[in-house]
Amino acid sequence: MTLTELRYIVSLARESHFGRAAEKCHVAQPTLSVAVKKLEDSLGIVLFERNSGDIRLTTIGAQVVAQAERVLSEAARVSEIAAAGRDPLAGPLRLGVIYTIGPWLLPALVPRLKQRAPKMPLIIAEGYTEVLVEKLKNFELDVLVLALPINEPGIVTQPLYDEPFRLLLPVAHPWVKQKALSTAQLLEEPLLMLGPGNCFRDQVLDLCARANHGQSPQVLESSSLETIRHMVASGVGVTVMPASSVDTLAKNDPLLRVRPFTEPTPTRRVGLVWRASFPRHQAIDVMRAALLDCQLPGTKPIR
Amino acid sequence: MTLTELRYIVSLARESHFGRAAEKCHVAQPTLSVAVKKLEDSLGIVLFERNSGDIRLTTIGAQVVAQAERVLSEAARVSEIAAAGRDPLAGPLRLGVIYTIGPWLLPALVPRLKQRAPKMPLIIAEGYTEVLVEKLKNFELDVLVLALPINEPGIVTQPLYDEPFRLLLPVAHPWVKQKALSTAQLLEEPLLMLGPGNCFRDQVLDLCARANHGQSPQVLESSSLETIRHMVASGVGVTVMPASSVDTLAKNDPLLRVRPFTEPTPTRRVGLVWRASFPRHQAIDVMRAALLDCQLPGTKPIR
DNA sequence: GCCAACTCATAAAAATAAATTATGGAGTAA
DNA sequence: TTACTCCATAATTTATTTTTATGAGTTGGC
Repeated sequence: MTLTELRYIVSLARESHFGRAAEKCHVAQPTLSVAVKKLEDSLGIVLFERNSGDIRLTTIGAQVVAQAERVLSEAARVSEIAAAGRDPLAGPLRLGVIYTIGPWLLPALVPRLKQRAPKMPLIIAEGYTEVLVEKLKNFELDVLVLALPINEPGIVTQPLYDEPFRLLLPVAHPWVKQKALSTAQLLEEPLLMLGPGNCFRDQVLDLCARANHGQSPQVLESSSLETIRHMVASGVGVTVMPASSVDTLAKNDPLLRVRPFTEPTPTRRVGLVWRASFPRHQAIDVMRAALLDCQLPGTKPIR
Repeated sequence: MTLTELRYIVSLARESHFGRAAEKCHVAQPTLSVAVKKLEDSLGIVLFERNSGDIRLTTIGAQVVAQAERVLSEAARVSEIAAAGRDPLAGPLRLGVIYTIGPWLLPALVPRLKQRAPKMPLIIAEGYTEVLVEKLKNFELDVLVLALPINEPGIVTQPLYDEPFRLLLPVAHPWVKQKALSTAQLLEEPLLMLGPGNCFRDQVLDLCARANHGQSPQVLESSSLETIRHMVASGVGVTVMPASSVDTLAKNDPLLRVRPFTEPTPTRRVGLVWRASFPRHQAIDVMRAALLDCQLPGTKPIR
């Protein structure tokens, strides 16, 4: 049984005439004759009684044709679903963002994306890089925004912007008097850091190690950048933060001061990440455009 | 889009593995690969994300597969309906019988048929030969029982039994003393007859004309054999009746007597009639067997 | 009653489509 | 690296569908 055969018998039942039915199906009359007979043979029943000049459905034929119409209408729904899904900017997009970007990026990103792709609802997850990448590979997420580099087979990345690191100091700290600070100084003060798993923590630790021949700073751990900020404000220590999280905020905070690093400014490269096989390229394009449009403070877009 | 392609994507969605899915479909793996890609192309969407060692439905693919399952289950219903209808002894059979046979035949026929084909409900119509044949040609009836011959293109007949005519007389009639009567005598008495349209009327008229060089009898018309019987009983006249309608009945009626005709006994040949294209031959066979089984009084089965 | 028109079935040939085998590239696990 | 798995592709074969050509059986007009 084929959909074509079903279309033929439905048409024949409508027209009661092989010639006209064939015409409606855009085929020659013998095509219909042969196909109907083939279907009858394969079903083991006679669907149409053929009298000279008169074609009628048998009792059982009428039932089969009615069911055939049901099949065809369900098949038509397949095409409708496909047509509706043809727009890559329709249907949900599952976005993952790391903890040290999400809180500052998403408030800017979401409205911009809603404007560019109103039929594409965002499903957002925040998490550690490792967890997000795992979910990406498991098809639980479609796109990630995180710090590069990511090296996984089948995973594609595209840089979005470079984001310099800043030193966040209590207002009364002696370093506040300096215009810029070097990474070597990081060993001199208790350094507030995120817990393990955050890529930003690793980047800062790496930074210290590089600047100080492998020596580690005195570390105080905390669970979020927000908490760390409060702790810095209360004078517990200093910390390194991504520019976007402090460049606007800290100006309005009387207890905090932000200072840049001396050249070469330590930086993280933030990028877009997706499976190479993810088919909605246009959704990725729109996402990138919306992200670049955000222009988070201190960040330098790439290209 | 073909049912085969839909089967393939459903299988692939189930197995998440081209090789296994192909195996379940009893085809080689490239068959499935090519078919899935062809369907994706024709729908204009990607149904499956292919990552090395990992196949997943896209969002839209999941919707398409769900709908494909619906199509396939509806298609399976077509085969089920066909299978149920494969038995020619299932499903209603529309039977037409002429007025001068029905009342005596049907009480015997219906239970016999119910026994031989319990899944074949009878839909019965009584009528004039001409009307019944018209309904047969219009596919409103499937089989007829009537007096032969019938000559219509596309219509097939088969004789069932010969039925002699009888004279029905009031008990006090002088002819009652005779063992048998000749057709020539029919002109001598007022003859009760059915109205126009009944083939039996035509047969009796024909009989008289033949026996009397075209002379017509004195005719009294009535609407049914039943009425005529009562009129004969009341002494209005005599009548000719088919054997089956009088051979048992009249013996118990004190007001009536039945007499045969002298040789050659006038007779009607009763037969089964159907469209040559009617496909349920077995239903016809069962019908014939049941009819011959009835053995109406006075009738002589053919072969 | 004959002829033309019509309708459907059949056969042979052509065009498509579907399947198979063979092969290759990419990733993966030992 | 090496063998292995998995899917895609290509070439070929096989099946299926469709077409054109034709014929048999009816029908309806003249």
